[in-house]
Amino acid sequence: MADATLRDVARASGCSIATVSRVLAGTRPVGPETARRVREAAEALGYRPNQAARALRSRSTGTVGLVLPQITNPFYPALVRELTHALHADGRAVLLADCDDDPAAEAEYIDDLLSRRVDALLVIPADERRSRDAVAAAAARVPLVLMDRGCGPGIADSVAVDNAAGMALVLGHLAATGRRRVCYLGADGTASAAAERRAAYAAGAAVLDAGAPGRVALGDFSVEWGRAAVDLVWDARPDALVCANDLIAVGALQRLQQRGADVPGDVAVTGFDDIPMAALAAPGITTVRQPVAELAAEATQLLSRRLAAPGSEGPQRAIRLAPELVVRESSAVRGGDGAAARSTG
Amino acid sequence: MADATLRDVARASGCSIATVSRVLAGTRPVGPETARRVREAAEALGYRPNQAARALRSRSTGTVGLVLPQITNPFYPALVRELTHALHADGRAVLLADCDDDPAAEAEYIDDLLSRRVDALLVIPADERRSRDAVAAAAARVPLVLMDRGCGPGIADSVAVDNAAGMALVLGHLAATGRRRVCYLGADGTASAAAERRAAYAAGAAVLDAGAPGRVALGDFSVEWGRAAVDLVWDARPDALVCANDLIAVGALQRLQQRGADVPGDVAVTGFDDIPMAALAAPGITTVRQPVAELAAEATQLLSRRLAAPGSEGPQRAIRLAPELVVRESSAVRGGDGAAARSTG
DNA sequence: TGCGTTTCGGCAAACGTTATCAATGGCGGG
DNA sequence: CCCGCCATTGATAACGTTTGCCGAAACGCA
Repeated sequence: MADATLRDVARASGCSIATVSRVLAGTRPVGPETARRVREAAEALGYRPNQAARALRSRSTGTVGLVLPQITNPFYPALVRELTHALHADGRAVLLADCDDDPAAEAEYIDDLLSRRVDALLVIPADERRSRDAVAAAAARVPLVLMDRGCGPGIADSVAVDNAAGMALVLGHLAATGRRRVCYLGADGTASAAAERRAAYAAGAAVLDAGAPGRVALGDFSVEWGRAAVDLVWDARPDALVCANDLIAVGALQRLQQRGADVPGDVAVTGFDDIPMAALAAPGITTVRQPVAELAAEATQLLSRRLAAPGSEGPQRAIRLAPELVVRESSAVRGGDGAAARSTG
Repeated sequence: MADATLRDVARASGCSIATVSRVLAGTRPVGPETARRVREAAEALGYRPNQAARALRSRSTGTVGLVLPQITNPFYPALVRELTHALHADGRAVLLADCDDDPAAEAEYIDDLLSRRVDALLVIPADERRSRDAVAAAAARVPLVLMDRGCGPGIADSVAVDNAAGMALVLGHLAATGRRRVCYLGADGTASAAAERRAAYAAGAAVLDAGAPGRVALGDFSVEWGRAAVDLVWDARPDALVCANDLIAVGALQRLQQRGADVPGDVAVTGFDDIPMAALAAPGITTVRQPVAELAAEATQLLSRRLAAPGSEGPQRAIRLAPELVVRESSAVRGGDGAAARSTG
């Protein structure tokens, strides 16, 4: 049995296609009796509007493309979850593309999504520089919101956590709990998260410990780098390691424990993002929690606004949301009981 | 500048819409000179076919719906990654729906995806029983492949890991390394993964330790349950805890360490799935690695086959792939050096 | 009763593509 | 030299929806 169409419903309810369409879409008032008949017929036939036809006619697919660099990066699943929920709540569906950290693949996916006539795009760019052209071209065609990482200035609306504020929280916490010899295990990419956290650390560390700047080691956002980086700063005898994200922190923690260092007794460790693993490490890792649900809400709101306006009206917006410090055992006060301040499922 | 259409390309190349369509789709031979002109014009105008129109006309959207219970479950991101890559390689796009473990939401999403005219569905059912109706109804309309968890017999094609084989690998390994008092920390749901692993453990444990069956504690697939479950089987003085998945194993490991037990010295711990966290726990958790890429490949192949055939031809297939045992420190031989057999990024 | 105004319903034209059918021209076989 | 066939190409009808426009009926008011 083929799908029921407006035609079928019209025939069954004894009125015209146009009327059926109006009843179901509610675009224009329709007589109560007719409306009832139409609704009954639609129900009886199990009518489901054909979104392809609707898209063709109304030039809107009700679909948003979500392009991300690596779904296996443990920070993204939570973000994807919130984004899909927020978009579905708006009646939109999500086309997912994972570009495997490859800007070329990313460009291809963006192209494909555009050809599929997505109403808008949410992009977490794979590379600050090399993603730029494709993203800019796409932004010229549909509303586009950059998330998490930037992509050069003036490209599109963007939503991200306030990395500087987060880093300040960490440094403040460490200073308040008596840590004095802080080192930074960061990432050296041009990605905005890497750059901003790096800069914020530099700024904050100067204040914290003006005379003796903590050592800084830069690599990438991985557990392996976290392990390796510990050795690079070891000679500085740090009493705290500030890591640019939780993966680095996990690696650092492992290496510290291998070396027989006591965490947090000898050295505190902090991360960034609050991925699930941060809560589950032993000791739990103090970190900066990104307001994932709020980030998603802001992003979808931004999209809705652009979609509501006819042209790409209004100035570009760069939204930064304040993160929250989550204190766990890895930065407990020396001699303290080390109980988790909070724990996450 | 609006998107170029076939009309525009036709006008620019001085031939008819039909010819342009034929050149670009390659459906029928076309003169070499005309073809060249058409291709040049298309290139010059930046023509991209409108997939909505194509879908309307050809009754195929080139789109596959992927419905999963919880993207934040750390086992799924890797699967999603492989699935999207495999499908994109086939020229299909992926509509993602995360139903948050709620069968009602799942049914709604499936409905929405069908109304969006997905060519096929990939579903990881949220609940063995309560997902059944919606899945069966969907399977009657489009090719549908169940993944990871079953959904009652005879509903649709399915692809999953061979849970029994995996559990047998674990039990064999534990037996070979001298573990004698094994306990099972499992999940009691009707989900096939839970049921099959439970059954396989029961079968294997009977052989392993006929006289004194290991204790069994059943809860859900969570870290919290893993922590709690340890206390329930503690009195049995186990020298090995077989966990139904890695999350349980992580929780168990934490609780064991809290209790001061030496892992693997006093008690071995094993998991299932090989999520990233299993490799990163300290000690690394011995587990059963699901062949994620192969699962994805089989699933997409199954879909392609169904999509190629006109009706839903051919018998239903239930594919089970053999998993691989990954031995890490958590089950090292007592007195052994405890080095990881392998480690994962 | 006549007329402006509202309300409701239908007709038909798009949207951009694919697929069917007919028309054109060239060419070889009879 | 004519007929018919193949190779190309063009015109055109769908696909299922939304929507502008128009007619008809109903209603309010003087």
